[in-house]
Amino acid sequence: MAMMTRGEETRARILDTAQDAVLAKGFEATSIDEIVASAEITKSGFFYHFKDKNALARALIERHITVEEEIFDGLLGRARELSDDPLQAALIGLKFLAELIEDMPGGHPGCIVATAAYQDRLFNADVRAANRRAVLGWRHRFRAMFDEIAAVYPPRDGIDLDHLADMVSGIVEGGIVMARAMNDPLITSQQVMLLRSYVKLLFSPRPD
Amino acid sequence: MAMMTRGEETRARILDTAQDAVLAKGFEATSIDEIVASAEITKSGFFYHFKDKNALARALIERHITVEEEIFDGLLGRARELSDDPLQAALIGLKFLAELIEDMPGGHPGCIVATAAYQDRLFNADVRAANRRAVLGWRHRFRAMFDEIAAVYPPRDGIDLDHLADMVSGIVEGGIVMARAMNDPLITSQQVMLLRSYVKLLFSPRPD
DNA sequence: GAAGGTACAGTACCGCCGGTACGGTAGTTC
DNA sequence: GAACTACCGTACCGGCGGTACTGTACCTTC
Repeated sequence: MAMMTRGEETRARILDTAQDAVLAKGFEATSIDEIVASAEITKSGFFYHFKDKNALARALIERHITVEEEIFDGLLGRARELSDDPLQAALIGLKFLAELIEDMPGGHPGCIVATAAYQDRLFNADVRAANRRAVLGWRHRFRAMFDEIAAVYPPRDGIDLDHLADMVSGIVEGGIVMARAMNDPLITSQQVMLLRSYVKLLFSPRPD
Repeated sequence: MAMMTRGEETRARILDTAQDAVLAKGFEATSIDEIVASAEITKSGFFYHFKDKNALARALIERHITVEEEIFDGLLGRARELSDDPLQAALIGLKFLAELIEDMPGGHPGCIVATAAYQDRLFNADVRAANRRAVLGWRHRFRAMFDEIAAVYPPRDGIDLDHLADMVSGIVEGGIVMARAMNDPLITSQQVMLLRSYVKLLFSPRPD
């Protein structure tokens, strides 16, 4: 990280400025000329690092995946330190997630994956594949979490745990859409807390 | 409906062809030239009916709202005929909703509202206002449904019923994002069924 | 039956955007 | 000093959203 070549630094600067613009305005609305101006390079320089806008999208998604994984690792790791019980750890983790989203200034900045999902006809197979890998990563992560819980507390309803794992991502994505549509940044964290309530009811051995 | 002037017919034809294209490829990827060719008019004709692409987006969203309201009215109306109990009626209605989504060829075609939400910097205040009205309509509809249930069965957890009402829309929107990202059209209906499971657990007086 | 509005067709044009092509060059490496 | 990396500069292309203006078939109203 500390030792970057000049090329790597320029590439990182392009990604940084591009990410800010994309999260603020969407991928389509962010022009290459604009990125070029913000990153203080020329158009030639941009196309030297990325062969087209698809390549930029793919790089943004893949960087997003790694950053997000680190955040989730930290979140769930801290939650597990706070309780030996897998259900309690999950409930703490979901609360942390809701707080994380709520504390983001101006609400969750929006998810690049979803942005790509809604414009996937514009993107090529590479971008779509990167997108699928991101969602699959979430599924496996939360599937493992729910497996641990289900080993101790059998779920109250005949639930497919893969579907339940997808629900975490789905609630966040849907919450972002709702928050944007309603211009109310709190909606996303509220939805995560409802998911937490569901997980609690689903796995709790006895109500209250 | 049967008696339309020539202008109304042309306008409806533009909206029909535009909606097909937008749901298939997204709003940005659908060019006016393309709509004009499909609707067999000229560019002048298009701009006679819509002053710009924003006006088209707004008209699409507003038409989408009315069509969707009719569908939901039919769905929930039929569900209520099948059971006097508000909780059972809601569970039947959610099952109907999941089936409706599952039966859509190629999965849910995607929600225009979400498309607009993810590109809202491109749209003007009119479009965003129409978008908010759509989501508010859903909230009020499902809020009324949950109010009826809560009057009979107090919810097991301290839940804000507005948030729960938003969860219906949020689950559907998030499910669409996930279905698109994973290229698995069944995800959306699976997520709706999980929401049904939550509603069941949340309001059921005794487990099982 | 002339006047005026409605509902377009036709043509020409503009600026922005993604992308291509290609030549030049400062700095680094061997 | 040759070769490679990492760009800069300029010119250009086609597609897109949108504007501007003229023309005109059809219908209604007086």
